[in-house]
Amino acid sequence: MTTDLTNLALDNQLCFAFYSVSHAFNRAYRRLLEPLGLTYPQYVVLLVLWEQDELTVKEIGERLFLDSGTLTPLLKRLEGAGHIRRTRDRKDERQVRIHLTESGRALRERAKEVPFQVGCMLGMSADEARALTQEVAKLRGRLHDSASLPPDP
Amino acid sequence: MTTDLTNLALDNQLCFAFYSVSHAFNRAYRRLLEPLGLTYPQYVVLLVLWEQDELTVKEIGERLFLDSGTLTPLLKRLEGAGHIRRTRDRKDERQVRIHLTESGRALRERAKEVPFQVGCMLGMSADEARALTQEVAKLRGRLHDSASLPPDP
DNA sequence: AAGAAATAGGTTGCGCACAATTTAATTCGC
DNA sequence: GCGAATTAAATTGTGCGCAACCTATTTCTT
Repeated sequence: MTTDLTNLALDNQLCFAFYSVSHAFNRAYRRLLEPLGLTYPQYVVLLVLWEQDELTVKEIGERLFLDSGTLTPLLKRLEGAGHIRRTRDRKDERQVRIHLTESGRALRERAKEVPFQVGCMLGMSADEARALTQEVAKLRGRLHDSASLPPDP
Repeated sequence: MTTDLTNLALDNQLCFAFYSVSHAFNRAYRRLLEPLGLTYPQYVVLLVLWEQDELTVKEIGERLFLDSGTLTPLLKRLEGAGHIRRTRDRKDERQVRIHLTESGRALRERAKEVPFQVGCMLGMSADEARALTQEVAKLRGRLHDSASLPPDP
């Protein structure tokens, strides 16, 4: 009884903790990224491209768990800012390949202090951060799995 | 050197883990709340009101870390759906008090299975969930503290 | 008591996030 | 080889989340 209610409240609390901490992260990054004219989602797209250029929209979406409805307008804004170019793949005209411009590559240098500054706000060791990251990623995986199942497993 | 770069990547990874897991939670709740005609943010506002009715917009915002720019339109939608009423406080006309309607109170019953169903997706014990919730909340607190400081502490 | 400062809530504008749908290109089945 | 099914991206519409700004009310100062 009491235990059940407590557990039920807990599931809500856990979700809310992630909901609110992701907003807190977003606000923290906003201040750091504003001088670069980037939002956090734009920044993570660039992180992906800095690691591997010439990806398709779909490949970026798979890495970030985002779909074209989110990425297409975001990528158009990054193109408008001059950081990337979007070109149809000549081999498969359905695909759009994203590649960095000189300006996009140059941003990497200007952004290299950002993770360090965020790291200062975390108040935890690298090992703790590593462990927490893994635990959260595992949880995300389970949620994705549940989402791909029929309504009531 | 290598250690530094690894740590820098880690801070990004931790933030991204929260960013993506909160989307995953959002999608999970969306399916459960859709029959009730609620979004997750609307649901958490109702959770707060089910706990304590007659709160002001500001008090709701303090509990959820949201401001009036987010809450005002959301509350208007909840009012449009008939779940709450918004009335100016007669003692202090600046404040707007939110109170549940009969429909809003009745929703609580219909929503009572939701946390349990989410709990099933978590794949962790109540103790693990409790510990994780606390750790994430502590991190959120530190981020809020950092945010209220001057640019470079 | 009168003006200044603070406070609560609302408004505007922008950028996600995502469901649902559409369009165009490619691949599959026969 | 040709129509059907599949796939990639774009489009449309809704709802946050927040900064910046505005309005109305209350409180502070003197």
